[in-house]
Amino acid sequence: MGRSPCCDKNGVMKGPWTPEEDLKLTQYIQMHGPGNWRTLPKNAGLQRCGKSCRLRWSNYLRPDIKRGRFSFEEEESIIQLHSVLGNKWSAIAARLPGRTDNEIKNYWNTHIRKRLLRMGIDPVTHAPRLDLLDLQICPVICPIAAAATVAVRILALIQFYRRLCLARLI
DNA sequence: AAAGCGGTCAACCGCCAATCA
DNA sequence: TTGATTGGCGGTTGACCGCTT
Repeated sequence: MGRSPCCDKNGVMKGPWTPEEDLKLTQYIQMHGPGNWRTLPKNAGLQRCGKSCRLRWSNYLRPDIKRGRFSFEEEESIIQLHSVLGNKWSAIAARLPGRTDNEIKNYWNTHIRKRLLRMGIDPVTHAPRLDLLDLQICPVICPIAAAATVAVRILALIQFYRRLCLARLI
């Protein structure tokens, strides 16, 4: 016998949450706290899996969640933390108040990862892809990055890229 | 005007570690 | 000690939207 499913699949709603469901979940948690996620849907009158409720609450409905675009400082923090922690999104989120692991993961995969690739930085190892970095490590254009160790070079490239962004050259 | 395409992001899935009985 | 249960995590999916052709 395998592990029992987290919820009875019959009669359990899936897909996007409705405003009514959001309201029910929010009101229930504000009154009782989450308690046991498995029993919460029944108690709150929701036809949802407990897992789905927990995800909806922690990723979207929690009152301390900061919505909207990531600032450049946040983006820089994510890059630096990712270079140390790797794909430990929850650990990264714990260091960015108001941001969820899901949000950071999405932002990484859709924005930062591609940006690093464009910069010639491997998004997994954070090491410069030297085969692609002829322009970036050119001593004339970026003398610090050209001379430094790998770690310092990454930081230098981030600073270099920041200046380019500020100058609207990218 | 509409079909195709790529980007975005909310939500789901499956796995694992911690906890409980 | 062990098997069941629960919560949490990272990876992936798919619906939606805007842009291009």
